[in-house]
Amino acid sequence: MAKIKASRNGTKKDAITKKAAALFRKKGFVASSMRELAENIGVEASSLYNHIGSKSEILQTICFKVANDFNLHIDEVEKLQEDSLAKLENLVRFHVHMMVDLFDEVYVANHEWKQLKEPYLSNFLNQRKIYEARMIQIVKDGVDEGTLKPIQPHIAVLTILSAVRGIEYWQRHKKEYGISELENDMTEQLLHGLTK
Amino acid sequence: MAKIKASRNGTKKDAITKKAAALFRKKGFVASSMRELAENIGVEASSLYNHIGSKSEILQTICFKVANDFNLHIDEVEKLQEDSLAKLENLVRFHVHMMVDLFDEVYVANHEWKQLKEPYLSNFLNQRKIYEARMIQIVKDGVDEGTLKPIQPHIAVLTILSAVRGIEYWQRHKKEYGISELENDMTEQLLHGLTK
DNA sequence: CCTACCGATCGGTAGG
DNA sequence: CCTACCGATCGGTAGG
Repeated sequence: MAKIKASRNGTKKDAITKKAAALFRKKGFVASSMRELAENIGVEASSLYNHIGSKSEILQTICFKVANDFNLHIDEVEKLQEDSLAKLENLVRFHVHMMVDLFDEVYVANHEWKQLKEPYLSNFLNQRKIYEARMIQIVKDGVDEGTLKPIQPHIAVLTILSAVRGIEYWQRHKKEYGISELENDMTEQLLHGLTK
Repeated sequence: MAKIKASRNGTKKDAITKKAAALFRKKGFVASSMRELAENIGVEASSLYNHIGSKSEILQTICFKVANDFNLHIDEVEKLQEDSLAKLENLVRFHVHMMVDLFDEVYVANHEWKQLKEPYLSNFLNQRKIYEARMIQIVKDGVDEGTLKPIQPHIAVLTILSAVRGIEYWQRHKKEYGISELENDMTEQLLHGLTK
């Protein structure tokens, strides 16, 4: 008589979080009501609270899941026996893929983190700061090696991260070119420029 | 006995819009209440409605002011007798300056347009689409001229616009380098790359 | 410009 | 998982 419940990978909480990410992306966190989320799932709003603690908790789950994915990946990149340029390219390509594979979640983490409550807000911002610092160090190494131009590492990282975030606008042009073209061209431009 | 009222350039409505842009940027449009906005200005919430029609109207004012500024500028750029690369550089530098000079307004236009009501939402998105198309045409010309690499023009414009938007994160590093360094380095990277 | 107030909607809980 | 409901807060209006 064992319960099947969480035997498959996908608890009810996961399903709620997934639907919430899509809703929050479309309408924004504050403008999304628990009643609408419940309707998307097919239950009454009050029933959601059997699986989640609060609306805020859903946002936390989404934001920290995304942050964790990026942290784990840069852990791996730092261990690679490659030069800075290769590491940077690796990171850019990973960001492109995350943006495509976990679109709703990454979008929400990028746009709605402001609505996190303390201490989660500070924690999230701190994680992001550390992530950026690690990327900046890679650019610095590249400048020291002589592989990269003497551009302010902060600015280079800012430019890369911003550009990659913008893939959220790419959806509209999906039919004109595929993800691999997007990935290759964006990487090329960010690292080697537009000019011949 | 003429009223002095709007003789100086700065009506009460302008002051409200300015404060609103700052508040909307900090907390998001939906999470900002008219009561808090009123408090920032020093009146009761109901008094705001003597100068503005609705909360939504403020957002419209902000978004279309920003869109208009960008449209007017690209009008000028298209008339220039320069090659595509110079035009592109001109646009990048203008975006950087807009981001710095009208930070709250540009931020709100970039992040909160979703909360616009119809028909303003469609109008705004349409204006943005046209703006992008004009930029894309400039890149296309550059590729045809042979000045630029054969990168998908859509992707190049996406990359540029996204990178420039990211200046909103720059505030944290204000002390480490100035706006001219930001402008120069970002332009350099986007057009000529990071590698030597 | 303020006081007073309205209807709507929100996140969340009690109790079964 | 649902019905029923609560207190809080929202954008906005009436009336002076």
